[in-house]
Amino acid sequence: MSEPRWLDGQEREAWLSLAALMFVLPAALDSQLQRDEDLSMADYMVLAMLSETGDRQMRMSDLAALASTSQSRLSRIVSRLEQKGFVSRTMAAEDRRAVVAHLTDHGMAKVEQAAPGHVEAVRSMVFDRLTDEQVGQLAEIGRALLTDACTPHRALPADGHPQGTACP
Amino acid sequence: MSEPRWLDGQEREAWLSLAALMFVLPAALDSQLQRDEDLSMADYMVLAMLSETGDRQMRMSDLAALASTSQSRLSRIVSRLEQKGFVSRTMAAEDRRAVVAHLTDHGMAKVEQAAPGHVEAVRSMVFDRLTDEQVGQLAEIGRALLTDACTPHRALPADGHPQGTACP
DNA sequence: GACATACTGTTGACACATCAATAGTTGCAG
DNA sequence: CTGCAACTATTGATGTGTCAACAGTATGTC
Repeated sequence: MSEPRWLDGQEREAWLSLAALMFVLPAALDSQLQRDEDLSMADYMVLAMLSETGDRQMRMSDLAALASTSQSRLSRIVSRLEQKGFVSRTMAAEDRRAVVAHLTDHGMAKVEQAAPGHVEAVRSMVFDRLTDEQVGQLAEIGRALLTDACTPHRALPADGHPQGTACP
Repeated sequence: MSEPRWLDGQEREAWLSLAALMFVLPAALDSQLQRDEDLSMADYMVLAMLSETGDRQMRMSDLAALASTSQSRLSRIVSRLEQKGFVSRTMAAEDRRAVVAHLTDHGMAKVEQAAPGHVEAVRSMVFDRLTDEQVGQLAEIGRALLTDACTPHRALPADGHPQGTACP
């Protein structure tokens, strides 16, 4: 293996910041939701995604992709949400492999109750600290990093995606 | 509670991207390190931080802050790393409460072995997708979000930091 | 139409993180 | 110098995520 291309000074600083963010932000948001609403960030994402569909329901696999989680993780999340009465599961009519998760009224009420505190947390931790211009830059950077994010980091021949990632 | 300030269109898009990133990036990096080196991202961060000090050693509390983890999490991480022979723990001479983690030669060799693959992964997932200008913007945004990141999201009276977060 | 292949969702076993409680230590206030 | 508050690190209990294996279903090919 040849000598890798190391990170230069600016890349290094950007990376240290991004890495720290990936540790701190989820922890802080999880903490707020857990404390105030007894939900994890992932739970909230799933409920929020469901609440924004027209008919409050979605196939598990689509939901997993939208919430950027593995199918296995989503399955456990939905199980918990189902136990709490926020979501119900039914089999899909057109494809008997598929399962459709449906947001109950109770679940809808829960999202609406949780949303203000969560949004306020996001605001105080992120957007209150950025200029409008930076918000635009961040959106653009996010788009760049997420488009085709599932290209393997190195071309490993005949090595498909390790089942379960959010990569279709 | 008054009606919260919701996110506008651009904030919303930026947030959805950032949230997706916070799910996907750590998972992908963890996956690479786990597969190739049997290390978690947090393990690697701790080893890397230690390797960059002058004397390869640091107090647990300082290490926790630098790696952006809770003390409790760090304690378990260092336990695992110690079991594998990458790190050793000794009591601090000047403060008998404190513990100093020390990177062993074996641990140093491990970081040096793991670094190229990890850096390559970071490169392919992040920096290869950004322009130089965007890298600068990202560094700036990271700085803005991390400075004083421990200010509570809302002023809760007499409600100290819930022990264990990376907030001094 | 029968077989091979790919897809969907779930689960058992395991690894890991978090929370709260703890023991030991320091340092300051009176 | 004594007692109280704050700090440091660890740990038991619990909840959650990950990986690999699995059963059931769809799709395409001959």
